[in-house]
Amino acid sequence: MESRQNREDISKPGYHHGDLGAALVGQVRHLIERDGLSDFSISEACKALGVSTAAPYKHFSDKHDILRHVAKAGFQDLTLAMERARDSEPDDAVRRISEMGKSYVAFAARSPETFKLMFGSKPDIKDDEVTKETGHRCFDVLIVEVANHLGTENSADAALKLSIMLWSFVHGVASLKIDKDYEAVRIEADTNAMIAEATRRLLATR
Amino acid sequence: MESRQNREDISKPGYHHGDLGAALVGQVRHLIERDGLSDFSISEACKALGVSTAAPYKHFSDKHDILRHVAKAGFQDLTLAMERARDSEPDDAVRRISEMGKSYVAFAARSPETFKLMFGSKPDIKDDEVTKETGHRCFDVLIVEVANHLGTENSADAALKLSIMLWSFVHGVASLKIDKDYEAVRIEADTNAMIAEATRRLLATR
DNA sequence: CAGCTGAAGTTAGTATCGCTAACTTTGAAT
DNA sequence: ATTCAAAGTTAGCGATACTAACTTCAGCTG
Repeated sequence: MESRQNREDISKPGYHHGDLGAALVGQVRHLIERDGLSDFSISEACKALGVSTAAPYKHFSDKHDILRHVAKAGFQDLTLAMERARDSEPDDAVRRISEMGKSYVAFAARSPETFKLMFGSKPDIKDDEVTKETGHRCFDVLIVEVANHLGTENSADAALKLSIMLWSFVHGVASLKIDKDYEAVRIEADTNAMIAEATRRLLATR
Repeated sequence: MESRQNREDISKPGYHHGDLGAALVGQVRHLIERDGLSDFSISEACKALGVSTAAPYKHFSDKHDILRHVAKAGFQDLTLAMERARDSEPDDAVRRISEMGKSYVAFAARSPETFKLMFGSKPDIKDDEVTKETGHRCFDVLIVEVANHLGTENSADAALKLSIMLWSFVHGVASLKIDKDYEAVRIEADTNAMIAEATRRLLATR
């Protein structure tokens, strides 16, 4: 049996935390969303976890390293959400793509600061093998569906180009939405309807 | 004659700076682009201007206030660039819109950190009358062209919806480009070609 | 032209934060 | 039972945003 506790438990009693690394990533993710990517501090995360401000450096090289792990978790969540969206709409490829777009924006709306961290930070935040691979998988999900929709007579290059366009559009919607830029111009945008419409137009076979 | 210098000159000699407010905004804008929105410091801007770190607070309430002014200048530049793009293509409305999109992305590529500041910060960064008005003018330039293209038989609502879509797309391209997210998925995107193509598709009258 | 005043500087100091160094505790392997 | 490395701790450094209290100086006024 374990002499301490299950290494996953209520985690309070002793000198050692149990799994401070994972706990920190979770707490930082929470604080990022609460205070903003530029205003949160790891000191506060330490306070919340009842640990000294020097403790994190036994698990991570620096603040950036922690954020790298938060970004990784974010990419995993996003990819999962995209795959679920794809699977939820078995009949029509255009609608599948549309739903994937909506779930991309939904993720951004749910975790805006994590989203900004993932896509808006310097490239070294994505400098992790698992992260890169997850990112590629996420984008591939889209390409496959677009190629699927175009049919075999079209080149893979066409599918790639359309995928980039769709991604760009959906990413713009997500960004403008979470940064309240639509509101800044006094617009209320029905993003789901927009995505459905734009997907149709961009994928239209004239 | 002026007892000091022309209040716009080489600006070194005396106790008083000349126009520290404007100089700071310019220097901060430069440092933001050099070091990144999250890494620059106003202390360094002070050093560069040969002034104590307390001096800025005679002109601005806090760091955020300086950034607000940088954002304002950015919006003015962007709006100017958009208007120039519109005027450069007198014949075809679709091409005019296309060119405006390209100049939006070109601005982002030229001043990525300023662009992030303008659109990616909390709304209070745009909390300035001139900024808001400039922003509206910038978006109106687009709406007018879209309405122009659609013709009078179409509702203004259709023009608005299409404008939002076009903006969203172009904003996504700009964001993904300056954050090197295309490269992260091993894509080299010809953004100008993409914009032309997507503009055509989104504006297509089926 | 002497003197006053207020705007725009200064120095000095505080609190917070990221991070390091050197020491301590503790669980687990030998 | 002893040892030892992992994972904590305290103490302290340097940078930063910002404040308070003092100083300089340009321009107005009697």
